[in-house]
Amino acid sequence: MIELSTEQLEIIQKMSVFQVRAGMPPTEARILALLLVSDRTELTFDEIRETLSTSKSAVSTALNTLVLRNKVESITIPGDRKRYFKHQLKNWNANAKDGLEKLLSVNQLLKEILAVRTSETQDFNQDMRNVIAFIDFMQVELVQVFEKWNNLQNKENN
Amino acid sequence: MIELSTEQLEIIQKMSVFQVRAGMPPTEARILALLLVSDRTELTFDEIRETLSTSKSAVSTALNTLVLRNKVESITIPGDRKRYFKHQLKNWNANAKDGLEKLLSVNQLLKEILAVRTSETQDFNQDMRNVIAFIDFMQVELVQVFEKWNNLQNKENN
DNA sequence: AGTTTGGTTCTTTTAATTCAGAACCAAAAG
DNA sequence: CTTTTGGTTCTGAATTAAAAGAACCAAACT
Repeated sequence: MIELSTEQLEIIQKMSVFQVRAGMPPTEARILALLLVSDRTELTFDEIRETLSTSKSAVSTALNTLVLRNKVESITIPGDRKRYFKHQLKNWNANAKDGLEKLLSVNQLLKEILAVRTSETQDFNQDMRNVIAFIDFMQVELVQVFEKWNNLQNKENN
Repeated sequence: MIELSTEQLEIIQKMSVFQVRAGMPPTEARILALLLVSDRTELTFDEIRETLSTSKSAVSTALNTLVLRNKVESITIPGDRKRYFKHQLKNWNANAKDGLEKLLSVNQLLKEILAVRTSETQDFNQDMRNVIAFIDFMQVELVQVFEKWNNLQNKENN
């Protein structure tokens, strides 16, 4: 059982509300938040379950999907049967990229729609072309932004 | 009642599946998709209801939230009691911007968490600082990307 | 071999969304 | 003033999602 200050508890609350609004299931959100605020960064299954006072099954499924999505890594220490779970901060960048790409992938559908549209509605079709061009533009630009960030990081590490 | 080709129906299906996965309620998603594929771009309440064969209440609430979220505009024609509903393509850009900003606003919370964290976990805290720096960076860059797009648009219109 | 530990998986319960149907209502038309 | 139109709002009912609980299982320990 992990001892948490009032501040820490409040942050878990706020953070998970935020993530749940963005579509994440509550237990997953609370686990992620716990792993961010906890003084120890690697917690066992049972520490998580006790601290969030939820069921084994809920923790199990939530942790598994979090690991699958590369949001959490599971660490095993030789000679210790328990697994330790840790927030995968390192992957935040990559996850963000994936998320954005998924958002932008709607463009494929928009292009299909435009291809099927009547040519009677010139203004509307032009607006659609514009949206499509915008998303195409964003796609290209975002790749460059990510590259720029990576370059900055590499420079710093020299 | 709007006549739709098989192709159009299929696209409505695909598009709404996509949006529902992203967290949008089915009726809203199908209305948006219909307004994108339909040969006429401005449909009445009842045309929407009949074409999607759903209930008045479902259409009413869905349309109201879509209008509230600036996804659909409602147009009134003088001398016509009905309202006409149209997809707000023009706002796509702004909606995207809002969406991204909301995503990035998690950074505020991350900063709060970092402020509360123990100083014992140097590596982890450094990783957090890194994520925070990344999001700060994205925020700045995205503003520039949006500006760049706007500039391109203005140039084209001259 | 038997027991404990550290979980997983399956089934049931609970809670939250979403939709339909009916009652309702205001503005316009007759 | 009555009726029709174009919706809105208020119950449920049905579906879906999330969590709990119990049964289960493999690896390690005794």
